[in-house]
Amino acid sequence: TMSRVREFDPEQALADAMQVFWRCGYADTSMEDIVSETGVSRYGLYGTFGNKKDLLVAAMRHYEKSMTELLWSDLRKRGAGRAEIIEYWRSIRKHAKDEGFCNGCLIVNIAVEVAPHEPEIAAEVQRIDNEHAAVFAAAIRNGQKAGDIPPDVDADGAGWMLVSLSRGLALMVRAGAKLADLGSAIEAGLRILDFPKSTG
Amino acid sequence: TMSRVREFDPEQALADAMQVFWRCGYADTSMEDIVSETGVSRYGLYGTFGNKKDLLVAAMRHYEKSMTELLWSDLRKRGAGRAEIIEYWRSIRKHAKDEGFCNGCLIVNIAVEVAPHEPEIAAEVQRIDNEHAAVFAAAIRNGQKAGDIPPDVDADGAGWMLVSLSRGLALMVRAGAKLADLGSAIEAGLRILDFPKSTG
DNA sequence: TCAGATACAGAATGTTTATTCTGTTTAAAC
DNA sequence: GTTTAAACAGAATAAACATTCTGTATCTGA
Repeated sequence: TMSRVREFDPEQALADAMQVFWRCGYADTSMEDIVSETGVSRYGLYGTFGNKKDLLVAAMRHYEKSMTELLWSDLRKRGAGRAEIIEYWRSIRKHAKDEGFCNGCLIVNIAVEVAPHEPEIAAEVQRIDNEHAAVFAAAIRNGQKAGDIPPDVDADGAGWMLVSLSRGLALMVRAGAKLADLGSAIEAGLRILDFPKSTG
Repeated sequence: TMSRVREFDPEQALADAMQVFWRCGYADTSMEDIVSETGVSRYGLYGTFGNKKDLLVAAMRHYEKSMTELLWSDLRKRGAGRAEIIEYWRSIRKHAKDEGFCNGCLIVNIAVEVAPHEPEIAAEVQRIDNEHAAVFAAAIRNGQKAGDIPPDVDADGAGWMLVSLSRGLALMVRAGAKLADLGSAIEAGLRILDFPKSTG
């Protein structure tokens, strides 16, 4: 028998919980905060998601999924190249004012706060970093094949540089910087894709 | 009358406390941890440094001072240019295995964990970011004047890019990456200082 | 030597918090 | 309608922790 039916939507609850972790971090988020933000009882949270750490991992997965859809879908397509890299950064700047973006990047925040004590979460963070670097590197290689990125650029190094730039910007935004003020840093980073002007 | 004399060295205690905050962050460091790591009693800590937050601020100042001496002294000299920028990054890589460097950067860690709820600390972080970007930008302008950095580079943008790169790398190191594996990212970032090879 | 101020060790306090428990409500199955 | 498994609200539990308090030890100054 199915008995009493659940009153909340687990997907929505997870999305709400993710927002709290994103905004407040792990230690400064109490289960009580999540109860009041989601409207779900302790019983519902523990029964559905396990304990606080399990809920964090679920929130990270949810974050990654939604961000991939929002920002990475074109860049991950087979054959993505120079245009898709540039479009990615344009898209970042376009979404800079969306809800939550002033909190930086959930993965970055958790990497700093939790990863050093939790090998499982450190592994998750490294997996994501590696994947992002590989996506950039693949697009750079495609651009080199297509002839619109200089062939002497080290695709892997440039990929890691772009990931690092992204992480660094997220960090500074969380500390209160405005991404609009950091646009010139993105321009500078993207110079690596450009052919030199002739040095008349 | 001067009465009983203090048994610990405040400078050493601060250095030890800084190491704990660097390694464990703010929330995961208890005053008890600091007592056992420094060997100083609660009484001594509270009497000398005030409360936990005050101690954190003191530790951040201590960190900034020692890092400035270790890594930034040449780059901050009037007239520093291309060579000093490159030397800065060489120095970073040289110190990658020093004690503590696997914890990333204390300022970065605190920026993520504490700055969003503590305007005073956010301001401190932004001040440091601004200063570092300005130092890089000044050196780039000097290099352009000296003729060993391309004149069409946006010095401010490139300065922010280099700061962001540094922050991003610190982050990934804290999450467990080896800086040695990220050397190619530094090379890629430094390409912005180079004149193009002739595109025969 | 004595007085007094201050350092020290560790107990005490009060708060916060993750997690579990209890009694009650709900709705599906019979 | 009755049964019953599961959901709910909120109390209870137990641990961690920042900070303060207490009693004792130690050094300076006279």
